[in-house]
Amino acid sequence: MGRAPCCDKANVKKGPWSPEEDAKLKAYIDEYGTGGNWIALPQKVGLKRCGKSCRLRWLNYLRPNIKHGGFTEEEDNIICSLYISIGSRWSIIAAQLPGRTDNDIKNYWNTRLKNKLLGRKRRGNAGRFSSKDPNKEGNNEDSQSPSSLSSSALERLQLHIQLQTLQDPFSLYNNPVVWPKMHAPLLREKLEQSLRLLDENRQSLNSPVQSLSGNSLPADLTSISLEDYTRSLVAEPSLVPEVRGGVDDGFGTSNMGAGATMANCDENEASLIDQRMGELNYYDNLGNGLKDNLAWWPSGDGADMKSESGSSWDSSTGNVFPTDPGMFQEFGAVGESIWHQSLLE
DNA sequence: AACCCCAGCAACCGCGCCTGG
DNA sequence: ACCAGGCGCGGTTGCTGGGGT
Repeated sequence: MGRAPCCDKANVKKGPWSPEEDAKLKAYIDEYGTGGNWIALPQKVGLKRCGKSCRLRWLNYLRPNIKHGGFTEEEDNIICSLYISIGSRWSIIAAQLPGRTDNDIKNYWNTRLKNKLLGRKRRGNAGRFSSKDPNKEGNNEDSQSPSSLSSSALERLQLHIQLQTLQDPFSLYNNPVVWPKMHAPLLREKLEQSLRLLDENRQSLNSPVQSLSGNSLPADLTSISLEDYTRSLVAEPSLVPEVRGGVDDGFGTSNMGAGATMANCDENEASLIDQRMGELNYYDNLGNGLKDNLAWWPSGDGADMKSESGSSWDSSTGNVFPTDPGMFQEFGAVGESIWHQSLLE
């Protein structure tokens, strides 16, 4: 059974809005408000438009104090941080940027910011690529993405690792999830080294854990962290995976060096990472162990994440920080680890 | 000058959630 | 508890202008 249409599709105008339509809608809402019913609004205004279309036009264009274009560096940073933290929840991101609409931010992200951050070359800088050649950039983007990850999930993963690498070139090297096949003793050594650094940093900084946007996290959210996760690995060396077949050079079979970024990976490396997703079940098990201790952890039965809060509001700073590990569940174990790490940053 | 290609953007579409009856 | 209508959101589409060939 199909869904009932919200309006009579045959009798509504579609496409770009004329200045007259804009003026009518604006004048009406300025005087009477929306009346809490967008569906009935077009009739009252005298527009042959769908109520949803009116709502969109008002929210994205006619509403007072709307800013268009000219995103600042600071806004870029906020968008980037929030996208990595909470994903494509544009309305939440827009709420952090007064005067910006979710649609505007979404478009800005998709057309400019994403390419800028992922280091994709724009036309003109490095020559053009003909669409006739399927091997050139822009035509095989999908083929580079591991099939088991959604493009947005992979994108967030890439961005997170890229930003993390910028902040600390060795953080990737120390990430056991990125080095799943590292020889067990070496991995153990690395984990212990991470903990030592963590302790040293904590002593020298003697400051609360910071979120991506630099705000202190609530204590209960810092109680479960990558640190606990790492300590559990060190305490239980048997949990560290055995190297399965092949020549182990201490760095698995990956040819990705320390400090490399996902953005620098070629498609072979991307597919390698894809293959390794399936080899990380033991991390999943660890993750589940942690989940048992977390009342706030969303159920893993595929419940709709959209209904989860996904973030919490800090009324003192007006910022949103990530509280929802489930938002990274689409990454599997890798995503969960990333979420834990984001709490430490 | 003409054509082609692509980035940027506005608008549409459909799904899920919320709320009132 | 259930249903229907409205709302809000995120993904997608399609148009347009500009730059390169």
